[in-house]
Amino acid sequence: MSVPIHPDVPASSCSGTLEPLKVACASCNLRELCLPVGLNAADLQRLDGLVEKRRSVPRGDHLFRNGDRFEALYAVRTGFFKTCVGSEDGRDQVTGFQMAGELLGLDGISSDQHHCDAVALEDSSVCVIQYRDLEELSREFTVLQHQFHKIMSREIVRDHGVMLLLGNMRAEERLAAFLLNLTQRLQARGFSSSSLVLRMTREEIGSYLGLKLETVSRTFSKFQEDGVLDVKQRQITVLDPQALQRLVSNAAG
Amino acid sequence: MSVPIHPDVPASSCSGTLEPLKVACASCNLRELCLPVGLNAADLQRLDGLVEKRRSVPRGDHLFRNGDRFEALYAVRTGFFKTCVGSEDGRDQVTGFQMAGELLGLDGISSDQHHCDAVALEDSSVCVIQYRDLEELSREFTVLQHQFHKIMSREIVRDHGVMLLLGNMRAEERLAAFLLNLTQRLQARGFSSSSLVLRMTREEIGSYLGLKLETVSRTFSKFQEDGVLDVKQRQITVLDPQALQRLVSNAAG
DNA sequence: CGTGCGTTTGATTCTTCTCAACGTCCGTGG
DNA sequence: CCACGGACGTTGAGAAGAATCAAACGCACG
Repeated sequence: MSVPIHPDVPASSCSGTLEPLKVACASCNLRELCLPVGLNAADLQRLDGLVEKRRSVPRGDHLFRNGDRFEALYAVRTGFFKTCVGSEDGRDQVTGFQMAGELLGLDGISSDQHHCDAVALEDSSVCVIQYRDLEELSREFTVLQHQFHKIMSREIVRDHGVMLLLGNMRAEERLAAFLLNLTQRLQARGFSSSSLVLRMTREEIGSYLGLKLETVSRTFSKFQEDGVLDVKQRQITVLDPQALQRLVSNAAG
Repeated sequence: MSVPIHPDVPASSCSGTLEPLKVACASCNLRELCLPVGLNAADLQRLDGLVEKRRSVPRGDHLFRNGDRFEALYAVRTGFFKTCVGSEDGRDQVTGFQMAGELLGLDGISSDQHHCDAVALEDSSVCVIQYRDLEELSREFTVLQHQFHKIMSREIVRDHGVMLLLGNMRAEERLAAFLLNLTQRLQARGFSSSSLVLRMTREEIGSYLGLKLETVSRTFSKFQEDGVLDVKQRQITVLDPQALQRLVSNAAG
């Protein structure tokens, strides 16, 4: 998404679809952001049994689709995804953007099939975690059980935040909140908090924020006029983060 | 919410705040809607140890507040709740309405404190489930573990549906979707699917749907003019459920 | 019987959507 | 190497939807 400060994240090492290669969680530099948060070295070794393989997903490909049988969760290792749910008439709503260390597929547990599409927005790779295995291991492994529950709960809290955004905020406030959220997550991954390259189109941003693509474009232009952002297509530089923060804090005020 | 067809649900039997009384899940007629879904009689006995007490919550009272330490989940036994998250400036967003058999408090797991307010919209009672106990029991009790994961996942899927509603639908479509969802849930609990009494104000409906209360009121009036609903204050009769269904299916079309 | 909250309805304003045209970037093939 | 095409992005003008402001009504409760 920007200039990596943690250069040891493999940028793109795979080209096939399935890799039986084991990748040790203990040596993965995403361990502080991913499922293993809070696990010590001994715990991490036990966790490694969970991740049986990696899968690489080229840009534009689906990791899974609405209706697919649910079997596994996916931890993003490299790359960037969107998830979207479709309405009966064909239009859809982007429900989230996922980056390294974030978990995909939690929606599938509810009825053994996925309820959204997950699409790679750039060439990506994920760790495949068989859900049965996770259930089994978390039964005898308290820390993992709790961590998994936390991740699901965090997703619920995040969704509630999006509802607040969609229900109460105006276009400028929504885009400001979106950009602040992105930069914070990038920063947690060692990237610059002021410079980012958007991996999604204006339409995808609009779908996520409940806006039309023209409104997203106009709002970017306004932020540029106001000196809050520098916008060169998808290359965004945040010039005045506090202005964005003010917009979010004063939302619906 | 309407005429009960399952009259053995205790209507309102408690007045104190805490009741050490045990209520057997096995004999609770909500067991098909609540945490015990899919458990057999033997399983149910083991589950009973979980629910240590009931708590009654008078109309208007908080079950928990944003920031409260998280310790327990709550299964609605009787009554009706809303949950809402607050923005930094004081305005808030209703994130859901919960009725008998539904679980409250899942948001708290993520960081050991609640991230929303839960308020009773009528005199209510809940079963208190200590989260530590649930964690422990679900470790040795596969069916419960899976059922709990399903409930969390279902909440995530529900939230995504609300995002779709807030992001893509117009006022009429939102209210139609809201009413259909309510009547379906009431029907599952043995109430009439065409007649209901709203427990929440126009403002609370509006907050949930991302609309102002005047817009909610106007939309109710329009549905009445169109012969889709009969609206007498909070007493709603659905005259043409298919018209509501059409609005939802054609959403954003 | 009055008071107050919740609701309805109307007039107006504001934001965002819609429709349309044009511009830019980038990969492809001549 | 350049021309072309297509996807993506920007900008403008007008329309539609919902918000806002304001007033009056009804019902429940004390």
